[in-house]
Amino acid sequence: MSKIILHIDLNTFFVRCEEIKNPSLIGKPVAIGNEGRAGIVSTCSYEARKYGVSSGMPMFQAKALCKDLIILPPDSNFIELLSKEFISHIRKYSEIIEQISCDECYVDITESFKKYGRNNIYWYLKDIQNSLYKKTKLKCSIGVGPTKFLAKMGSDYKKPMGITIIRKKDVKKILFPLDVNSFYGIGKKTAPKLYKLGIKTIGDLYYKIKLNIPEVNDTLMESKKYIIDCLEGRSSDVVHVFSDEQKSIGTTRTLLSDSNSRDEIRDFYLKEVDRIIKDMKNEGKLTKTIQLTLKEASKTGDFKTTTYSKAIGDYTDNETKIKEAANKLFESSYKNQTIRLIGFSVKNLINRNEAVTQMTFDDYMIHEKESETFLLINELNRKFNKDVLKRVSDLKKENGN
DNA sequence: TCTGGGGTCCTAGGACCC
DNA sequence: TCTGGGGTCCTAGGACCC
Repeated sequence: MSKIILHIDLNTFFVRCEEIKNPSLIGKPVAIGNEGRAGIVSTCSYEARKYGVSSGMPMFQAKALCKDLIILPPDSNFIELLSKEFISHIRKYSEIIEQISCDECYVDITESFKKYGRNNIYWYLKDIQNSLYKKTKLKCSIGVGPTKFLAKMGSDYKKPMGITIIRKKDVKKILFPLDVNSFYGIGKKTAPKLYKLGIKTIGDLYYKIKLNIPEVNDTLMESKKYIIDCLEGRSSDVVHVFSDEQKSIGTTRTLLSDSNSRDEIRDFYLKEVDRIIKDMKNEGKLTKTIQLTLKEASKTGDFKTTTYSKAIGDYTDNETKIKEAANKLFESSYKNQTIRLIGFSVKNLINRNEAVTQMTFDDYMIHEKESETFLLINELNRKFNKDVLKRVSDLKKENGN
């Protein structure tokens, strides 16, 4: 018995957040993103898309395409707020939700749809869509299928406010005609290679893999089986309720201008280090590995990015220790190149409360110094010591010395 | 003047341990 | 003199997604 998996995707979510705050923006070309030297379009309204503006496009290009473009920075607080409302609304329909990002999630409605007691799933989904809109003014597209992959492809198929059902038997009709680059997992590196092999559509991809052509095998390597499984409806249908723990926290920032001043770059970097350590502490995490990212400036536009990582011993959130390691890593990695962007991240994270036994004694002491547990233990120790001393002196008395 | 910033997952070689 | 093989960690790089 196959499951019923949904993928729900909020349409132009960041733009929608602005429209909700300020309805006069509705119907106008709006792009969300920063206008700085390296700003790009994060997302844009459908009106802006009519001019050729698209996500990922440099802001200067977007402005050139649409001179009336309204550019707004993302309002992260409001985005977070609405994202929470989105998820809590969906939770009314099923508790089995896997949040993928602020604006999309997978939902397993196999059981809850049974309870709904009607046969036509379309109306059930329409109800989710309409009620979400009524409650939050957010628009979404919903994809439905027996696997997460098919649901995801479905939500992408029709926007905005689309509902697309892709059962195994619908794959040929719905997905096969699509461009191969719309296959979730095939991006801008692999797609051109496939085009060269005469593979234009997802259907081409399926049949050429089945024909076992050596060139296709070489290009796709181990992904072949995964692709076939996806298209034959055998890929994962497990919606992970307990979203896996975060694996890394990091940042990368473009310098105000390209620089080869060691001091200037270091200062910029150490500020990022501070911020990430703070974020990490707020999240209650400890790290074991730090990473430095350097992007070299380039006149031709093919920026070279290099990462340097370093294990720093035991899991820790000790600021001094991490900062020292971060500084050391910078000094050993930076070779006076001209730098465009620099980043810092902490990886190999674990939760502090799960980690007490894995912390070194020093870390533990630093962390516990002000905590109630520490004070309590101290108090007990004092009492214990007093008791011990008393017992010792009693014994001495008993033995006559 | 001009191409972000947050992530995840996978691979692969070398070191090291048993 | 012969020179294994499994497991794990560390590090770097790459592809992809939103």
